[in-house]
Amino acid sequence: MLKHKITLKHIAKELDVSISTVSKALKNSEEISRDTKEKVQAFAKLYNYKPNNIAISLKNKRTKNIGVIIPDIVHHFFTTVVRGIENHANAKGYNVIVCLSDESFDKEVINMEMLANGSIDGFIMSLSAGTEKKKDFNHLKEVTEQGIPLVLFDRVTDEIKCDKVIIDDVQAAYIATKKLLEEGRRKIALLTTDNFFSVSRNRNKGYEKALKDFGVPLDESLILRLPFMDIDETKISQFLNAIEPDAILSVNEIFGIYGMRVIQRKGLRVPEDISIIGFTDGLLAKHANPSLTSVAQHGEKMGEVAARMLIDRVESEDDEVTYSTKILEPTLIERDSTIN
Amino acid sequence: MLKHKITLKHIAKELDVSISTVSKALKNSEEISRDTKEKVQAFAKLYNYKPNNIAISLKNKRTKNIGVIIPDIVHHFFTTVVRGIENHANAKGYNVIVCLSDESFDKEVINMEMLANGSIDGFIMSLSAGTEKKKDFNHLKEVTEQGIPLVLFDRVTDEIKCDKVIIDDVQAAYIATKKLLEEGRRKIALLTTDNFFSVSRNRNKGYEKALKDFGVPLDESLILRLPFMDIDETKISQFLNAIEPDAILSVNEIFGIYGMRVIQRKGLRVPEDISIIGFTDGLLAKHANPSLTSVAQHGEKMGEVAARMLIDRVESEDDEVTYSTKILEPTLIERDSTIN
DNA sequence: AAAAATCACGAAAACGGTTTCGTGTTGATA
DNA sequence: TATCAACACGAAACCGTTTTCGTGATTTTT
Repeated sequence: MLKHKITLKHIAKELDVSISTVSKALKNSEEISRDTKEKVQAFAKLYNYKPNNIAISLKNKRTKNIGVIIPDIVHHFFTTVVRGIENHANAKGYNVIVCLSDESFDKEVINMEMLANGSIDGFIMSLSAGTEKKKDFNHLKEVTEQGIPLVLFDRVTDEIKCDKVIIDDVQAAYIATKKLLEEGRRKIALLTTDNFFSVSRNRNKGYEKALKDFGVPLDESLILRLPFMDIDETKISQFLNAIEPDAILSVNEIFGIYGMRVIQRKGLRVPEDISIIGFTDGLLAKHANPSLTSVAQHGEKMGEVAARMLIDRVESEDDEVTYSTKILEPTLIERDSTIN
Repeated sequence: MLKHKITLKHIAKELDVSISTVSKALKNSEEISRDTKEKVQAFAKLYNYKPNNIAISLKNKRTKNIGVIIPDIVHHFFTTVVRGIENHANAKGYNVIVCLSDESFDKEVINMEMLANGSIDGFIMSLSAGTEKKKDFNHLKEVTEQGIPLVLFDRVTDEIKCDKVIIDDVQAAYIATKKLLEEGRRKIALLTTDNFFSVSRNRNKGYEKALKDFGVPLDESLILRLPFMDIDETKISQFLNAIEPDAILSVNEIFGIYGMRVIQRKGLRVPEDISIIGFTDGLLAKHANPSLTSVAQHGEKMGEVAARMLIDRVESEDDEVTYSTKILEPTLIERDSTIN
């Protein structure tokens, strides 16, 4: 009952020709006579012959697989990026191997090594928290030195020379802060994460820059830095109760949602009393009550761009050594947690 | 600068031994003398030799890759399943190739065919809406007839003989409905999707069964069937305004959230006036206001179980023809949209 | 000292393709 | 009729491993 996969060898034996003839016939080679070609092709179709991908990969030294390593998959932003990557990769005939680093340096290294030994033609990845903290990028260096193309997105590092795609996080925080300032807000709390994330640092910069441009002095006591894992709502609550801001900028979605809750429990109204803006335009922001004004990071677009950059490099003959960094423009999605 | 990947052949030439000797030495074969083994192993370590996965795959006819085809990745449930699969697969040394069918029959077929030609050792998948609608499962049949192991999860079909893992959707809807009935609710609206989904049919069954057990007559006008794509809030609004239920059971998370919104806009209180229960215990449910009581589908667990079933089958010598269906118990997560 | 056993290694086939380079057969040309 | 293309196909190498089998050299046994 078990139909065994048919190979060139089987066809060759059955039709009493050589393997080379079969191979050429299936590729419609000029070398082969019409008769033989038709015979072979008919037979192949009948038995539903499909070449073995592994054999082809071994021969071509090309797998048509791209490796994607992300910190977490249960996360709206990364999920949209994967979708973008898939879209473009599939259209180009590539498969996507997804690995999760789980924010761990070790897992990131293990996954890279697993894939680097021939399984994939190139990597697309976003650094794990562990890696950003440890600042150890040797695994990336090794991979690029082996000539395996690498595209970093969102959580990137200057230490590695490769293609990158990011959003302009400084600008993103800038436009968000500016929006709040233009509403007349002056006591803008910043809910951010530990500083080892490149994105957080940049967002903090944008926040400071906007304040400066509006002549509002930077008040460090308005900034709350939280570990980005296991979020602690009580800390946010204490902080907000203590400083009594008139606006909140959160570097992610979840802190923003928690902030909104805390505010509402205090009996204050959003956005009448306090405006709130978050990052990452995900489901929570869209369905919060009131819906949360957010900075969209265009994850799907980012994934598409990353995939395009990677595949272009994989398929380009000459290995240029000029890498580029594509910077996507952030967009402010205005909803009901700010005043229009 | 570009360090080319080192192969057995290189080592053999450099050390002036044969390829076979190198291969055996690296595997610590008894056949090889201590001297030679040490020499080879030292050299291999020095040049960081790692065997080529593709070559090994070709030889072993085992790729250590598993193919996962899901309808959508920007979806909390599927995302948790993928995480569960990854966890177990990685622990077992397998990589996960994720493909998105995008709810389309055609894409599902294309993806399966791409992967079926040697790229993977087995499939884990959940049927696309298109496939469930079309009821065409030939691509699955072909794959299983070729002897490629297949595990179906959540959206499954009786047409295909293979391993499956699902939650007991009848039971899930039953306990949810029972909870509402026990609160004294009698006019329970059911927000569901088109009937072609196996899960929806089962959830509807559970709803009806609970009503029957409590002696509440089934009222078809309390059931709203919506296309599960592009959700239409106004339809939900009209429906709820028309029937004025005292409770809502939604077969997914999003309908539940929309229902809550509609209710709240009418000035009714949740759960005092109307109780609501949803399916899929995702972020929205957890962060809704009030938080939404939900039936947890245990996606991560489901992924783990599916991966375990698949890998067990891949690695088992004898190809038994007895398939099993694992049924996971649903859990009701009681939150603030119902009365405790 | 001859026979047997052990040791340490290499040759070669195999996995399933692609591709280069012959080569025997035809038909056309001189 | 001898020469030469063109034609249609096959042999073999190759991609990077693993693994079986064979073999020359040494050591052990009788």
